[in-house]
Amino acid sequence: MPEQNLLEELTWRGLIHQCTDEDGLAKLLASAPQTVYIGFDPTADSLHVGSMMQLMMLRRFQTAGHRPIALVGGATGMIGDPSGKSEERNLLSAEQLQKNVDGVAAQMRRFLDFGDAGGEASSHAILLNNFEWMQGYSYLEFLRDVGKSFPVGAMMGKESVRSRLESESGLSYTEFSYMLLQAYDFVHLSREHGCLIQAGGSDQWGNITAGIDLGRRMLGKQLFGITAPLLTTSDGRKMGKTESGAIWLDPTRTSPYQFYQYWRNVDDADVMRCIAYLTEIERAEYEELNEATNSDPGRRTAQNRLAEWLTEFVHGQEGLANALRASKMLFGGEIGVQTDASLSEIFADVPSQEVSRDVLEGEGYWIVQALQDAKLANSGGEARRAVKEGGVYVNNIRASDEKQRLTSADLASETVMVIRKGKKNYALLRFV
RNA sequence: GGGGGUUUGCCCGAGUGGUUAAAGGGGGCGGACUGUAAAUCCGUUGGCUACGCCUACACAGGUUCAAAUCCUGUAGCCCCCA
Repeated sequence: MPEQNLLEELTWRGLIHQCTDEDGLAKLLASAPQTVYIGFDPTADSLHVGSMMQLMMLRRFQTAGHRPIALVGGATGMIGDPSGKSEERNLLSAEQLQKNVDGVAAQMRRFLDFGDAGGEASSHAILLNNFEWMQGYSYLEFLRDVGKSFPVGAMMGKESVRSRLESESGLSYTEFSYMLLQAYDFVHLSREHGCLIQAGGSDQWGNITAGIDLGRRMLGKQLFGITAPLLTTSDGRKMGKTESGAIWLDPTRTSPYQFYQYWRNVDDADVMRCIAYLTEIERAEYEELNEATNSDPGRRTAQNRLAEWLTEFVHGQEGLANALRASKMLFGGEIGVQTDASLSEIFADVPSQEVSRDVLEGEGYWIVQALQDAKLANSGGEARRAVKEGGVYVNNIRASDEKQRLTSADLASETVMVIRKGKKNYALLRFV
């Protein structure tokens, strides 16, 4: 029997933005285990934090005893969803798409139980790719089956279409048709898998309701939709993006350390929402953390908890341990004598450059040159300036003399020197 | 096709024939403060083993002891007339 309080939980977490027929949905969820689906766009071979809300949403349903379907849009990804996009998208090649689908699928195992370990089968998650049922669907048939049930008037009314029509970039017929594909997915899943609920971000509302309408027309069945708010910062930007790009779940794209740091630096105004949306931290603790943030924001109790919870969830205990160790070292004091092995573990993310060991001999290795070799400065002038300004550190000890020469006495371990410019820009020099 | 204007450093924007590597602002980068924050304040922002040298104000020439500043041509942008 499914748990009764799923909707209650989603409500306190603020995860319900819009919902069709709330009472009906509540009854449905209470009556028997249901199947819920969310679509994922395979635009890259890794998910980023923008998808985490969706995955956690499915996970919450699964925990409550329902069956989640993660639908990877192999077919719809070939078209491109115009929702929330200001410009026509580039189409992905079939090979690239397959690669992306594979990568994304692997990451989902962190979030959802696909039944690999056995256990009760009714709530095992299913991974599907809509390419399976779309690839053989002929255009003529599709127009007769699906297109027939789509009033253009209603399509034109959708926000995603309207905003694009009004913009300069316009909207191609291909993207205009996207809605039909997603709507049909819902119908297909309800027919083949008994899926009556589609969830998604609030930007999916138009596509979801399109599917509900289509379900009524084609199957005479009532389907349900529920959307979550988008995870944005208090000033309205999407979360999960930094100047240097998205925060990925793939540790080779975004290391556990960077992942951890991202969450640790979340603004006070956003942190509680992140905890509610992205973690499974219980309500009682949530209230405590909220209280701690209000009374003593400087300690960032909530940020630390958020960062630790998510890092451990996504990267495991070991990933978290590494992130914590690196953080302690990078933001701590001096780097004492270390071994190469421990340094390279702690500074796994830090770019390193190799330099011939000979430079340390004789009169030594000029620090201005070292900064350039470490790629922390683009020119000698920039390097000199950085030293003069007191922003350069060797093994976390400030170096303020631009004439300084480095010798083997400055090595932090057998072959490595840690150079830093400013607060957070580290680089390793390996003398070989 | 004719006429006029404009073109400055990462961006915007001042600029007198000679202390102009170029005011001011933004952005970037450092530093202080702080909570690895925000706000604020300070410094810095062409290159060079460097109290000096080199390269720079669309591009190419010219006038001058001296040019971002004057002249000619070329290109980009803007406006007006046909």
